[in-house]
Amino acid sequence: MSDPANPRPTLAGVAARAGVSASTASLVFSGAGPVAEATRTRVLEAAAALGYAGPDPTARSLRRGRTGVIGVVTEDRLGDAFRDPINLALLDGLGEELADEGFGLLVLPWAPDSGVDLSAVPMDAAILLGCSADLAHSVEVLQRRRLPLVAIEAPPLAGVVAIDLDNADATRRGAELLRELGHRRVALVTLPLDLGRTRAPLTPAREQEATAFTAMERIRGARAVFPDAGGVSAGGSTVAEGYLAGRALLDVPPADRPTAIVAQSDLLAAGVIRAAEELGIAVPAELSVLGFDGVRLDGITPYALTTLVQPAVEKGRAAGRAVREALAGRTPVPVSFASELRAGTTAAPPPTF
Amino acid sequence: MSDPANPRPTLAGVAARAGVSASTASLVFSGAGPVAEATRTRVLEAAAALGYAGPDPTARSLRRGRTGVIGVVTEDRLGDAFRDPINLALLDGLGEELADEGFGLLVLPWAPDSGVDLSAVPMDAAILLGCSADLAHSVEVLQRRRLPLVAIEAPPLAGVVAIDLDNADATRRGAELLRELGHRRVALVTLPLDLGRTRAPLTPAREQEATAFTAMERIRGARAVFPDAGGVSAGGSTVAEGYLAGRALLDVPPADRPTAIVAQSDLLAAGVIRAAEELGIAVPAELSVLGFDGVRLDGITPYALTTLVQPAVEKGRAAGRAVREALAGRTPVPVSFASELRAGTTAAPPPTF
DNA sequence: ATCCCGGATCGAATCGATTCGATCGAATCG
DNA sequence: CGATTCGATCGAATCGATTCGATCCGGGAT
Repeated sequence: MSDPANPRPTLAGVAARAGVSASTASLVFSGAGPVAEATRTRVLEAAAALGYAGPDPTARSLRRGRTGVIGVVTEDRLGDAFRDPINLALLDGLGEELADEGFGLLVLPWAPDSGVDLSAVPMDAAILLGCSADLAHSVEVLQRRRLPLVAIEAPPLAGVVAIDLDNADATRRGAELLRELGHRRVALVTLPLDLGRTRAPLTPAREQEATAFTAMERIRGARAVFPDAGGVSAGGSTVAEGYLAGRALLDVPPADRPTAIVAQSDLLAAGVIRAAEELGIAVPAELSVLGFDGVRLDGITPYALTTLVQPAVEKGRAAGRAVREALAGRTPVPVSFASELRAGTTAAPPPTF
Repeated sequence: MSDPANPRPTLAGVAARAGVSASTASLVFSGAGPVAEATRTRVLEAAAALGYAGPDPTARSLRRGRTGVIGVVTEDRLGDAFRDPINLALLDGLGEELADEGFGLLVLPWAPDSGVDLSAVPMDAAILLGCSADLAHSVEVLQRRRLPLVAIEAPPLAGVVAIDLDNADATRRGAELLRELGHRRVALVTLPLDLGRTRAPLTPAREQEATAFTAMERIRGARAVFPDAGGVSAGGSTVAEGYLAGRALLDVPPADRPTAIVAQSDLLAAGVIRAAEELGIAVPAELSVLGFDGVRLDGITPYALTTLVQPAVEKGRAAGRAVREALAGRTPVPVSFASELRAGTTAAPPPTF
């Protein structure tokens, strides 16, 4: 890589060879300021001759105080973060507003003990994606660095621009639909409650200690309608986890079985449905299933899921825009998005006894 | 953001306040070199008092010549790149070797006219992911920057470490299975042939101009067994695209219909199967379908796909390792992976007339 | 002929750290 | 007791650009 005989050319070298000062050469590459056509050509020729690839991004970043990199902090493993289509939609939105504008997106799978040290990552701003309360410490570090911070569905944090979703209210409306249909025994399948991602029945103690904001908000919404609803927490937002949760809730004597399940993501809902099918429980005749997200399940389940459709791409765009606003020195306004209940074919009145 | 009355603290400021030189303060944060316990404490206290978040990553990068960022260049839109589970598996592998080691992954959705200027992105190395020949120019830019380059399944490029897959040979083995089963009329559903992602029948002209390496290699492998095989190119690796391709190939008079379809990804295969189901064509009795990748389809299709399983996570790990080798000053060895034919339930002898 | 203006260029300061070699005092060794 | 060594600290150079203010020069206005 590093060849002593042939060091990497620098702006200074190019300038020397072109017979101009470094400042003038800089102007040629940055485009700022007037440069005579002849000079410009001479500099570019010198650059070509030396194999100069343009100003060093790192040096430029230091001087300009901008790296062009936006961090996206998630609490999942790298691949898992994008395994749920809802996050892909969000990424699409971010891409439109940031990647297309020349910003690079730096994915930072954060964990309490992971190798990533958020204080040492070169970036201009950070987007916190589905982050739990555990991240609070890291938020402080980032704030000390004076980085603009945008959080997507996080507990309110001072100085962090919030991009929110009506998680509680939307779930409440979904639950109300179920109640109006006549359901009384409803169970929840929640997203992971904390970084441990424990797959286990909900208990007051576990809910007390939960750190995942979105999961708790959605639980809150469901309880507004069904105060006593129990359920289980899944180990992630996947069909497989939904299936496991479904088995746990449905493989019981029919009298104990819920007549409806409120799942906190469409993938979980799809897994629940699969569990029901396997146990010979008809959906929606014997079991209603409510999802969340409104992603295209694209054949993962033959049903049209009754679900709460959230504007995920919009959410991503809003986050991207907020970042750009902040970088432009303006104060971004927090945005709240609303989900819409989409009546599918997986909710119906409970079976009559 | 920038508060004139309260400028962001620097190492120099901390050092001054602690009554030591900047060099000593630097040692405290970098851990290199011996520092007396009392001094260390004093510096850390000063840092805390000033709200210093640690050495500025940009300045550190300039001085050290390392940013800790690895670019991952794809030719897809941000979200699309990760919509195919095969890439997620790859990401998992990359994550293990890079993210877990403290490197950040910078996703760069490259397109000829996109905002991303690869010459201006701060990074230590780049991984080229499923890149077509169109990227050649950008590769030059990156090489001028003397960045270590690792390409996953790309045409051989001088100075670029290749992580390869037996695309042609694997497809050939899959095709041979079909021939042994008795198939003679076989059609292909390929990945996009170029950046245009045109959805259209394969023609010699289009294949001539194709720039997508993997797609062409797999076509080559199929043609080794079925020299006259025609087919269509899809607009992406998705179930929806596979469905469209399937309709195009299958919605014809039975006599013209292929008895087997070689799809270049599992998602495409799943789409083909869906099209077949919809047209009342039984799989595998009336139509055999071969996939590629061996990803968990998790209920996207009820069949166990007959497919070529590629070690995707391993591929990612190898690429990550290659990057680390290169950054350590060693010369990474190119790696070639082999796919394995997995007999599923979607390939059978052709219908007898 | 004088004055002024603006385009082109340059010098020097700066961004915020890291690191090499030098210095200095105290402890160890023969 | 002098020489040596080691640990702790510091000064200065460096990484590679950007940018502000100053300078120089030719041409149009007066």
